[in-house]
Amino acid sequence: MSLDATFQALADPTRRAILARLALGETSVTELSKPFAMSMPAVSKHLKVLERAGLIARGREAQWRPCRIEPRALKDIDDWLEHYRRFYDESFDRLDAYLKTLQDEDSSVKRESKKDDDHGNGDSGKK
Amino acid sequence: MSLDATFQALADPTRRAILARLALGETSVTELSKPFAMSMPAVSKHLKVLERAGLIARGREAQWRPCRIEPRALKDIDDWLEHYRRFYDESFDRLDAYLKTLQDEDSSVKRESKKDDDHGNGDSGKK
DNA sequence: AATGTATTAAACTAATAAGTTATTTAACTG
DNA sequence: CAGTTAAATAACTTATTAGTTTAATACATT
Repeated sequence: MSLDATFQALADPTRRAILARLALGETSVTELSKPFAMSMPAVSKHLKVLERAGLIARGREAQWRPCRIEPRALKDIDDWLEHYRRFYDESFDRLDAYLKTLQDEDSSVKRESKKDDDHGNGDSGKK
Repeated sequence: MSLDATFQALADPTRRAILARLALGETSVTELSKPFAMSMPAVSKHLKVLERAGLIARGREAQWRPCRIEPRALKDIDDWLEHYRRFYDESFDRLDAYLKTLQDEDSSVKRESKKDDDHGNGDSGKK
């Protein structure tokens, strides 16, 4: 279950809608397919894609195959995003600034020209 | 620039590698294409996909078109993930445990060797 | 103006993806 | 057993994608 498969699976609005429904709780294929103007086999295929991507898991209860969210793949996405968070996350900027403060605690006044926004590749983003 | 396009763009390892390179700083198409065993037009196409997805932006300097990361689309992914964070995030452990209690209301006997911190998702036998 | 360098566009091919309808498997029900 | 319900599979169509090679564009240098 690769990032490839996971991102690919998420690139479809039907599949994201299915996930959104599953966030409310485990349910059956028939139930899942109701909101969509497409055949059941089509939904079934979407579920297979989601399953292969590690985004859902399927159980078995009599003739139903209840689907539920499988957190691992979502966590993988989140972990991948971690490498880029510094590009968009405000709170990271604050953490970044805070860490810098700690680092330069001794130099009381020196650090004021934080205008050199060279976040480009400094060590600031490392974990 | 939809989530569709963004996830689709990220579903390719070449394009993710390009982003990883751009995280180190803005650079040219030729430079970006060096690590890959494919033609320049192929890389150029990947860049177009990334640009259409809002993941990169391109400037212009003489005959070069330097590429850089565009944070917005990444933020969009992060915002989308937010709806699912409770399924995998440590900080939701207590909620997670609570939901599991509801789910396994009848299984008070079966679990004996289960460590408290195994909040994977309860299937223990997967993958 | 002519040439070189960086990049994109055009035209094509092969593989994959999303949907369809029809058929099949699996489990329950009377 | 026959019939019904839930879901998956098969076979097919159409559209999109990732790559190719060849050609065109844009700017820089001489």
